[in-house]
Amino acid sequence: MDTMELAVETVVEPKAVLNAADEKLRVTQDLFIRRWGEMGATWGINRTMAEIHALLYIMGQPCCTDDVMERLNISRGNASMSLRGLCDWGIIRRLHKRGERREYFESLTDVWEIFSIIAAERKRREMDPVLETIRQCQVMLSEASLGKAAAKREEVQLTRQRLASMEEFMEVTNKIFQQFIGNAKSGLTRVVKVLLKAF
Amino acid sequence: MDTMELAVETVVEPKAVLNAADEKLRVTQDLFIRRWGEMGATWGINRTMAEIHALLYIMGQPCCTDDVMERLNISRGNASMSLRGLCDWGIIRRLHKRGERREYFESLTDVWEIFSIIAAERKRREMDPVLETIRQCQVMLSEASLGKAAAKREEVQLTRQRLASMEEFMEVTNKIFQQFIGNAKSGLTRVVKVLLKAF
DNA sequence: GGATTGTTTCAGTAACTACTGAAACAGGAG
DNA sequence: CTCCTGTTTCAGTAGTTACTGAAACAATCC
Repeated sequence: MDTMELAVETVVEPKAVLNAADEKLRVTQDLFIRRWGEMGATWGINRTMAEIHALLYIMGQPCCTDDVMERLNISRGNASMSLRGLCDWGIIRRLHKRGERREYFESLTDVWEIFSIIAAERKRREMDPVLETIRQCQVMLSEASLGKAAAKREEVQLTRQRLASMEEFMEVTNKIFQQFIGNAKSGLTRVVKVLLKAF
Repeated sequence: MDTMELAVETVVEPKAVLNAADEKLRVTQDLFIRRWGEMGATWGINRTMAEIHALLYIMGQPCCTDDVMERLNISRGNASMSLRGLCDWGIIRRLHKRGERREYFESLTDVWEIFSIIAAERKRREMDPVLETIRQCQVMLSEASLGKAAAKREEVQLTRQRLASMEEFMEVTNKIFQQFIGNAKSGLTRVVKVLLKAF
């Protein structure tokens, strides 16, 4: 115990410095991972999945299930399910190493690509159905459905108007998403430059 | 029972037509409200709060707590808490009617305004802290913190690079949000027009 | 003052989501 | 075939969030 403390305090050889650096690197990664997990949780991806992704992203090198379990202190079952989930999303990839039995996983490296995948999926899952429903509502309040007299009532007209505003909004937002999705990689930076120049 | 059925099937006076239209209007509103609630749930606002907001938006007229309770079949406590929550967000408003005891609530009517409020809040709550953390991570891996030799190691350099990509991404996204927030109301449509023309 | 009408709070509970650990499964290697 | 190494599934449970109903509170009227 004493000897260890002594070593830490007095030996200032390169090796000790590097070990200290390794420690700091690990702490930094943990900080990043934790915050990323918290953000994920408020974004519909659950905390653990987000943390695993953050881990793979920040490590930059393939990890196996046990690496993930150990680093994040989670069970084998949880790790397995979450890794599969991330593969399904398409933001990490399975990786077979030649001559190795166990499977490795690695994150996509291009941040723009990662987020464009997520954006596409969320648009599909969450925005498209709403847009669909609004259109359906408009049909239900149309002349064809209600008859001329009823459709002309102020109450109905106003409701249709409100639905229309919402529809317009969703359509515009959808287009922004589409830009986001379609121009991933380098292209998006251009989108923003255009945007910023215009105002 | 028989008489009622008879009435519905045979009386085709204006009044009956209007009642049928009322019914359809109600069904349409309910559809919209339900879908909106589902979307809210995946967006961090809970289902009930989103439903209440949808109700007030689509009704277009002030409702009191009892109206909300009755229409959505929720308890008084829930209605009270959720309405307060929506007021805190700022997307609905309390409304005192002269000479009336009870309080009414109405939704903002401008969709752009509604979403710009939500966007601003989410940016503040979810994106800003992440950006903050990434910057903190960069500091922790800087030369000043690690020493020159350690900071030069490939592993550290690569980590810093990955953090930098993420930081750039978040900054750009932040700017898009800022445009969204700053140009709410009529302005946003212009943003999109510019965006679409540029591609 | 008490009665009336409406609002807020909150303890208890229902409903749901995420996680564990163990068992079942898969596919080489000997 | 059995043994070994690694993966997937899943029943049970811990932890979390949302909701209710009742009680406390507030404001106005008589």
